Amino acid sequence: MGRPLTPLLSVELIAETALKLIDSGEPFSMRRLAKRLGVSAPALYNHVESKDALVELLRGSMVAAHPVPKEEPGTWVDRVAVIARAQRAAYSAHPHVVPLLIGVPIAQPAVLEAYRELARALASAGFKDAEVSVLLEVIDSFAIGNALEQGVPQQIWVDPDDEGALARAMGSWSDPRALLNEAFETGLEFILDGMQNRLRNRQPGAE
Amino acid sequence: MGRPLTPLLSVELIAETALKLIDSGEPFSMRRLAKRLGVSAPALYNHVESKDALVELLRGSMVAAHPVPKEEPGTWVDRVAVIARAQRAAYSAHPHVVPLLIGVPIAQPAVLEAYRELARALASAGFKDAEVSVLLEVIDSFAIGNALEQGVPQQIWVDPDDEGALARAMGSWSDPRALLNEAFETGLEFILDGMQNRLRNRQPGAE
DNA sequence: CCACAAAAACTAACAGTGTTCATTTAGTAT
DNA sequence: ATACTAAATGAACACTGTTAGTTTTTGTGG
Repeated sequence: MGRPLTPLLSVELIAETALKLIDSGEPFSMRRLAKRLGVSAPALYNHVESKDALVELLRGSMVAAHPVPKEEPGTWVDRVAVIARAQRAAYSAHPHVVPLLIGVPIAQPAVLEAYRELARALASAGFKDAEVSVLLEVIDSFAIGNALEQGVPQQIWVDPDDEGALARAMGSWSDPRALLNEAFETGLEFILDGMQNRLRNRQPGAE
Repeated sequence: MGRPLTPLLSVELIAETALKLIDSGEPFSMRRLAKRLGVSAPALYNHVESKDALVELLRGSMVAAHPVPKEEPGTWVDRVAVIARAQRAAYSAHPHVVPLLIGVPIAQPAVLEAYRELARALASAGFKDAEVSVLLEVIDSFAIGNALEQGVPQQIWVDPDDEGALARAMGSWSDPRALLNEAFETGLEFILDGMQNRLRNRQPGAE
């Protein structure tokens, strides 16, 4: 067949189609993606380094689709909240992608920029360098964990005849999505409050 | 060759060896595990249903190795903290297993029991059913996220010449393990405080 | 004691994975 | 025209989890 008159593929087309395929819930593989594009699998490698590189590209486009807004008037707490919510919005728009992201080193500038913004906001609040990374890790762990549970419903098998607290608790939410939304907002509130308390308890007067 | 005079394998031996193989950081596959056991790959299936079932078995043994202690005198906050720390200790003893666990439905009774204990403690504090599941999800998201970052060092690539807050923050911790420990304790503290505040602000007088 | 089924190992094989190679064809620059 | 590169192809490699069929041994019921 040789090179076609007009290119069949492009990085953008590949990424878009990959996202759709993953969102559909079907298993994701290079061959299945190629089939959906009406093309042979090796053709993808003319445009994309590897499967991991492609997945990392998806992370970039997802994050870019939910950009961190420019710095606005408001406290550093508002700023941290805005960044964390943007990050989460990006992932929960395509939850099935999240499991694929684990283990793939972050290389996308847009993602790095979000972390940089977060670090800046925390530093501006008065946290020392070592604390900034701890708090960053707290937020990141929580956001990733929450996003992951969206992509992989951590179905805890509960006996319907169970009368215990766990069964009652789980039975009280019909929509797991809503539960995870609520959990994110609740956890974020705890983290923000905790950070503020930490500053308050340290510098009641000037240092 | 046929059946050997004395069995070469057992579920326990397979699980132990699998754990060692995974801990070593080498890639984990049924064939590699079989090779380490000096046996052919299909032999494993005489003792284990599938790879996922084996992995789920590992989760069980890990959690069982860090059992939730019997209920002791103390507040519900202490109780929640003890359970959360046990859960985390189980996973961080074998961080490389964590990525393999995602997507495998929880079936191990020991793990279920831990969740049940957590739900009981939260319910005993006075939270309503719907709140219990939210708080449970908050703790779980955070613990899983933290454990995951232990298993897959979420290496954020930072330019060493970077002068920004992110680079300074990351540079201030030499041992990523210590950073994640600190992050866990910090996040747990935030969550515990947050839960207590939630109760306090609601029932200053009896309801 | 002997037949017989179950258990536990094996080799061979299937379907699927990410990826590389050599080949063909089309467009572009010298 | 002559190179060179880009973009497609089918064939193939080295894996993966898993199943099937075969062999041998063990334990058990008659």
